[in-house]
Amino acid sequence: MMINYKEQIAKILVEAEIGLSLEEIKEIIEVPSDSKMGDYAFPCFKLAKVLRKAPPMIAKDIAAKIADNALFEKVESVNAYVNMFLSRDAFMDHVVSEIVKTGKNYGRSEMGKGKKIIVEYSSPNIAKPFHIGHIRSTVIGNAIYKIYDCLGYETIRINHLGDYGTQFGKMICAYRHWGNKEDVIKEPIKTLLSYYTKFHVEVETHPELDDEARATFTALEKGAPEEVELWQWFRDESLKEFNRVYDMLGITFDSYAGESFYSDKMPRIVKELEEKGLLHESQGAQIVDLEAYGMPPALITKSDGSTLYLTRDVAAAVYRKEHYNFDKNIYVVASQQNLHFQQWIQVVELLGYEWARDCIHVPFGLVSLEDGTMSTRHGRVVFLEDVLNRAVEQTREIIKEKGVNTESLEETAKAVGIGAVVFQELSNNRIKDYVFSWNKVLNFEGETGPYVQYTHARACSVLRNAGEDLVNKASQLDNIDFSHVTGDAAYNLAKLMYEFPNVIIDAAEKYEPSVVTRHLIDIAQGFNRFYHEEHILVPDEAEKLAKIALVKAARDTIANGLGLLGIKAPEKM
RNA sequence: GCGCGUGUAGCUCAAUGGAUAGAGUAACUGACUACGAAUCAGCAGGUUGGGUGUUCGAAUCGCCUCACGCGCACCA
Repeated sequence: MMINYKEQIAKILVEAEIGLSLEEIKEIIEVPSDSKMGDYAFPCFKLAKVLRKAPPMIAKDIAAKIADNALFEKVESVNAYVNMFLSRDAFMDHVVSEIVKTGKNYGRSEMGKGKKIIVEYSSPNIAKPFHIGHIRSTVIGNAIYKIYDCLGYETIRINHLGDYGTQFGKMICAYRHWGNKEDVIKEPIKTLLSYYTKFHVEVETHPELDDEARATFTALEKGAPEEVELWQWFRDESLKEFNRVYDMLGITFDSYAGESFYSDKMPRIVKELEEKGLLHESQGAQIVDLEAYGMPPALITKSDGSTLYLTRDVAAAVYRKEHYNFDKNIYVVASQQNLHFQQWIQVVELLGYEWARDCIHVPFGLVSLEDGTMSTRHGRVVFLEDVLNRAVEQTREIIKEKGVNTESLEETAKAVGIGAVVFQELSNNRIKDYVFSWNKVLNFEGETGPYVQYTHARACSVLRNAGEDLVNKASQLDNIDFSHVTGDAAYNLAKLMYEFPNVIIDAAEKYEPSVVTRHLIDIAQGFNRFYHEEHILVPDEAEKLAKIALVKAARDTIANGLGLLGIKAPEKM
């Protein structure tokens, strides 16, 4: 088990009788902004009131009390801060050994054991193209799944396909008016999309088309054979195309139960709402009044009696609780739907289900194009598959130019090209909007996926050059003298790797994969700095072994981190 | 109009209420006769949109205000 240094320091401070509890002290201990000031710091401002003494005096006293503890190399007080420097030899020995021992499992934990978590993500609308906007939910959701999985949670991945609603009435109508079977078979989604677009043009001059579409959807909902057959066909063809992209991204799901799956589970909810006296009639529709919660009413059924999106989400949540008995039910869905989620989760709470707040909306910002918001309807879209293909193509060219890894060119080009796109997507806080840019997505220098993958490949290369025997010897950890790797660069790298497991937990609590992404960049930077500052494969064997152990630890940590993001870590690139 | 969100270096973004607000990128400079230059180092770049309050201490919390984005009843 890795030592919890913060906890150790807190215990030392408790023993020093500074007048605070262990928990209080742990809250206050921090990592200084600049590592020159120490590894850990204890600001004494809060103690000033209790002790009625100037903070710098308190800091000085505390520093004197704990300075001779073996954990520290040095303790000094700077103004109101007690700055603590860990003993480097012991730290390097402990941390690097621990990582080398756990290897591919470094960062894993059992904290989620016995808990079940649902992640709903991707959820594209069928018969519509999978465009660059869909990458967000898909890739963020996948990373959140992997992060929770890594923490020992049992996970269920759901692709809540948008496979229902009046839009399919429109689609079927459009197909009947202008459709051609052969065209659809040849290029399903692009063809269906063109029909859909045409529908929206035609409806401007023929408003009766809307009524026809509504009637068609009602027929579909009632199970009319011809409508159902067409719908099923559109659905199958769309999934085939989506799966091509999921394969490229290495993403799979446990369930594709989409909106249509819940169509027969809604009457029960409507009835339950009615029985609990929550349903009111308003302008012909059935609503749940949410004014007391500062929200507009939740529409449960339309005036024609058919149901809505919101009703389906309530039904889906109830179904999932009964079917999976989740501890957390996470929805990775665009921030545009914030209000929608607040509304339906409130409705679930009003139904009296105490698990309502275990349903968590994880929102993310909007992707737009340089010439405006993406619009499938107006044909203003960038296809995700095209983006991935271009990234792979560019990577292929770069690899050929460098000539480092020609034996598995295709595989590597895919890993790096697609990795670049995914990494880019996961590097900012998910709530931020952004404008899609080819330049940015095809840039492989600086804080990018290829940079981290390159660092990994470089570490692999060093280990290859070291030779299998020495790497094995280092992995045994027998009598390795870690005093050879206590330089600033090596020490800084080890500190970053030490934080890795905490970073994963932090990312899980915040539902924020970018926390992992950012930390991976830091580790890669730390490694590259070390690489440049120190010669690794030196003649002296003792020194060489310690350095090989450090490199191996870095290699494994980076590989594990990339794995959490759903990105491959090739050994050569 | 109301609600939610965002605003930090030229650009893209970081920063558990703590020390001198950090990276990348673009511009410029330097390092491949050490293990991979998709790398590293240096230089420069800031009134954290504006105002005000709380606090020993605010990019961070409260209030006001401005700009932008999203949402606000029969689409999802």
